[in-house]
Amino acid sequence: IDPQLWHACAGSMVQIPPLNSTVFYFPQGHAEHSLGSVNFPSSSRFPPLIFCRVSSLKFLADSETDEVYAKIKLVPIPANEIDFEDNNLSLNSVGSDSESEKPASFAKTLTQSDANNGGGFSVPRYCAETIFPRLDYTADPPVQTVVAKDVHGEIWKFRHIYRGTPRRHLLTTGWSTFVNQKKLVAGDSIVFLRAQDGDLCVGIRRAKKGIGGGNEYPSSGWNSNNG
Amino acid sequence: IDPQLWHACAGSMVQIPPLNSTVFYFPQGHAEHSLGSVNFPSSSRFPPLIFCRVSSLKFLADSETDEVYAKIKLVPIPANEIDFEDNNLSLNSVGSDSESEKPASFAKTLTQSDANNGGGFSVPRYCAETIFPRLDYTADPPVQTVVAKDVHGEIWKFRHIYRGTPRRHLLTTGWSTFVNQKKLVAGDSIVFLRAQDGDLCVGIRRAKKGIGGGNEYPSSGWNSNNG
DNA sequence: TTGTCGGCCGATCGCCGACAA
DNA sequence: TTGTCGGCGATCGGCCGACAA
Repeated sequence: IDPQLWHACAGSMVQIPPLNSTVFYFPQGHAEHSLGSVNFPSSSRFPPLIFCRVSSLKFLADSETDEVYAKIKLVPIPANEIDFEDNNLSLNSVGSDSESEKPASFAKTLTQSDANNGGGFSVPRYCAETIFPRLDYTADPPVQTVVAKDVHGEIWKFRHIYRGTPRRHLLTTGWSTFVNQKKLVAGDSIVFLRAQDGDLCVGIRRAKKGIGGGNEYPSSGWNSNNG
Repeated sequence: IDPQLWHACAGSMVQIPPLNSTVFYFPQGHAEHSLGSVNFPSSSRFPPLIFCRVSSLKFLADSETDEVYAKIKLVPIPANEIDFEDNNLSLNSVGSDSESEKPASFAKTLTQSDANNGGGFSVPRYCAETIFPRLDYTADPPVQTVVAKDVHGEIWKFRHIYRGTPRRHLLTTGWSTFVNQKKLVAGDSIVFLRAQDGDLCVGIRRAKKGIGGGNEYPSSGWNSNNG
């Protein structure tokens, strides 16, 4: 998928080392992130970190959930070939790769009202004014159809209206279909991005589902007396 | 899955040879039924039929479409071991296997009205009276909840009512959910079966989708003048 | 006996401004 | 500026008997 949309969906916390750069690979850390249990051979010594070169890089998105992920192929570097002065060391190059020209994008976490069936989507003013196509404010009310491509290139249409007192931007018709098809719930995020060719793109970022992953809706009883 | 429900779904045209019986295996015929093209080695001679023994038999159903199919394991029999007087030869044994005690079952092809959203299911009288649980006709109107297990063991509930003038049997509440979940369309068939333990089962049989597979809704233009 | 239709009623969808955080 | 709510109008789902094939 488009690397810019990929990065917008992944968020700025996610840094991917450039192609051919040198990185540290931590087998133990990798194993702890995997879902299954990984058994290292206890008989042989296992290095805590391995110097590698990034030999291939693929930006992908899950065909069902739209969640983005990357396939990074690492090739070990023999110890005697390691050059600690190498400018390609990823620690040095992170944040300075050639893709740093970021297109305009905006992410919003869905509120209950956004995710409710039968509701629309409250568009933050900044998003409507800088990401969406320009709205004709002379109309009453100002309305347009916003067209956006998702990570699979699929087209989604939304009715964008500026109404209410006080005035605010809303997505109405088309929004609930999107929410249902993508199975979005309150807490998930939506990403709008204006690509360099002017096309509008839309991506999603699922809320963390693991234990302690969400504190938006704290359960009652935390303040109970039974310490 | 239950062999009786399997046979009811497959239909009476489908005969499965009994375990350990002797059968003819036609490689060429098998290849012609496969979706992909199968290349036989032209260099070596290939026998038109092979004597085999049925060494294993599995009655299965597709987890998504509910369509039934069988896995039949065949072991070739050396020519000198073939006994043409063998009573296990499948040609002789077909239709006389031990499972010939057929439980009460009924199949109906769905009409447009049956498959329509917002409609119910017209239950043929024979099905309602011989397959469904006995209805209390003293009530006005006579109503009951019919519970049926599908090929996966999943439970489905239908409201069975006897009403209208003239009186007829109908499935109402629960029916459209079933149609939508199973993605049934007019032309598909539904199978009701009363198992020996008294449980009611429900299976489906998809309409043939291939070319010329359906002549229920003939396209216009067949009688046109242009030769 | 049963397939299709129109009627009809209730539930849901979804657009709206009011209001307040 | 924007999250939530109640209102309410349009649409849809789905149950019904009439009617006819």
